[in-house]
Amino acid sequence: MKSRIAEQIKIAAGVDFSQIEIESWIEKPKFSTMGDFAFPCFRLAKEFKKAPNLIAAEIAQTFKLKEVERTEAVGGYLNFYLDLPLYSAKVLKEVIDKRAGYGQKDLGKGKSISIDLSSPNIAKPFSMGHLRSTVIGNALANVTEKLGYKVIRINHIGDWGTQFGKLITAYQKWGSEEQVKTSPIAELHKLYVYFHEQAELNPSLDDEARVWFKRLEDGDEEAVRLWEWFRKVSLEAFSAVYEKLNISFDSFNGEAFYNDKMNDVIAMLEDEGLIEESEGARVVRLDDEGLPPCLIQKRDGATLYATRDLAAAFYRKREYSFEKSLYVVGNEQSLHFKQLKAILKKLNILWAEDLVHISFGMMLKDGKKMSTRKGKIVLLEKVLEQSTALAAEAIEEKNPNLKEKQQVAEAVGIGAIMFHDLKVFRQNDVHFELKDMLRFEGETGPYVQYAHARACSILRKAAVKDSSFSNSKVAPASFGEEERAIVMKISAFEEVIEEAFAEWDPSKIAKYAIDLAQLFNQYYAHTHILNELDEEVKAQRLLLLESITIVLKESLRLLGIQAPEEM
RNA sequence: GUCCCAGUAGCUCAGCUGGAUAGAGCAACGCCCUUCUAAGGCGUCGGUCGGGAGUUCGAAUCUCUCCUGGGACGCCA
Repeated sequence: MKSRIAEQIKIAAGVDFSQIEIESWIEKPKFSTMGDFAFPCFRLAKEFKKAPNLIAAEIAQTFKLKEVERTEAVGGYLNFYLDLPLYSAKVLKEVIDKRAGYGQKDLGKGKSISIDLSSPNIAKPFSMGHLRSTVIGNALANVTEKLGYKVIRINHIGDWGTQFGKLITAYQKWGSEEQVKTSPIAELHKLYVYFHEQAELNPSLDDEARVWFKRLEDGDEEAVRLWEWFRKVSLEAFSAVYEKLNISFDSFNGEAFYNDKMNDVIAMLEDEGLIEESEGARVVRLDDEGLPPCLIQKRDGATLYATRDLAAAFYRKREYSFEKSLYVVGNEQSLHFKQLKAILKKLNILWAEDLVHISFGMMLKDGKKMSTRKGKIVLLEKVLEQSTALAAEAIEEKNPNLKEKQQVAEAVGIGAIMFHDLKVFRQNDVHFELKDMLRFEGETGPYVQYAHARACSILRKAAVKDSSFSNSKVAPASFGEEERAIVMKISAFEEVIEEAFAEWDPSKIAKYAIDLAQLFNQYYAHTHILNELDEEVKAQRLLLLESITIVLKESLRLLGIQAPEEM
């Protein structure tokens, strides 16, 4: 619609600006009394050497478009009022016809984007901190797919590194096989924390750990056996969490996967003469990029995170020939990714620019970073359990006859947690506040789910009494201001998806879902639908409701959240 | 010390590719279940947009500077 208005403005005003440029200036007025779209004429003032309000009035004179009922020039703005029935019919028909496909595009047809997300460290429990990467990455993946890209979800498991040296050391000193078998994650975490406590008193433990990791890299039998065991039990525990979150991956190739691919990278760096000795270690200097040197190999020859990530970047390019390679990783690692790209650039890799670090703020507790080492973490599983239990309570209280109570409780409880993490701009730090996460009222996931369920419920009842409502030929002549806001919101869906994609920002979708849910709640709170006597008007309202359910459900799906039809 | 991110209502956040009267939610207080699930709706209260300077017809939004908080800065990931 915007583009059609822009086209007409261009003709009416006779300006040099491109249609696309004009379109980008068109905005949504702050208040609905000011129309459905507005064009600020201030920028044209210089061009025409005329006051903006005169320009607006002049364009209004010649502007003509079927869907635009009238225009109004106010204070330098040209406001457009759409022909609501005509426009509504067009929008709603599109939603009903396309259903879940509404808002879909083929922008990325034939192209693929790989997304590195979640990537928990083995031997550490899945904490609230990992949730952000998982949930943000998954939502971005869904949005990217919606726009036609092939998406590869990669869970770059942290299954290698010095931490395993620490874990092996700790296990051999203080661990018990039995305890690890009964509750693996908790026990491994306990050992990890204990190791750090002891290492503070006795730094030689760190040396022991380094030796163990080197032995692991060299294929020591005992080290490998323990590593494999730790890895296996950890992955099993993680997959239970992913199942709850309803998130799946295309690849679990973690850091260890690149063990045999690092020599090539190191050789490449050597060939280009980029590697230097420094304090016994081998580094790539990045002074000309204004970055500190990047460590490639430790004094003992063992590799580092950066080495493995370089190998991974090459592997992914070969394997997936990505157009973009996203890393959904906390912003505390931004230096690492800058170094990664800088090294690739030094190697004259053209696609270095296609690596994108989708950074996000951290989960803070009492204003501070949560530390795995000190055991100050909150387990995601515990939070999910609590929130599901609370949802179950709410169902018992509010809708005790509901079928499939358990499924709905999970959808609502887990949806609440996921939504809480998604609705805020990713770059912001999140303050861990359990009572906020477990809230089901206000701007929350359950609020959106509830609106969806209510609309579904009305449609369900209508279908029993009258099955002709979904006749999409109905032209909504009865629509007024109440419906206008909803139709406009629905029609903005595609734009919101594109914005979320362009800015890698799923919170746009979450906010959109809240807005639409809010509009619907306001609407049906004082507009009768089933009791409407005029059958035609009733059918038009039902049509609107059906469109709302489709768009709400699809919004939630993009966020990775379920939309129960009853709750 | 250097670099990165952030600072908007008591709290959590929108708004930031400059534009019309700075918006929600939570908390507090007051209304609304004999019409479609009250996980809801309506209303009241609440703001020097961290401070200062600059650019502009016009700044929460752009530039500079200072302040505050968080993070990163070689053998962790």
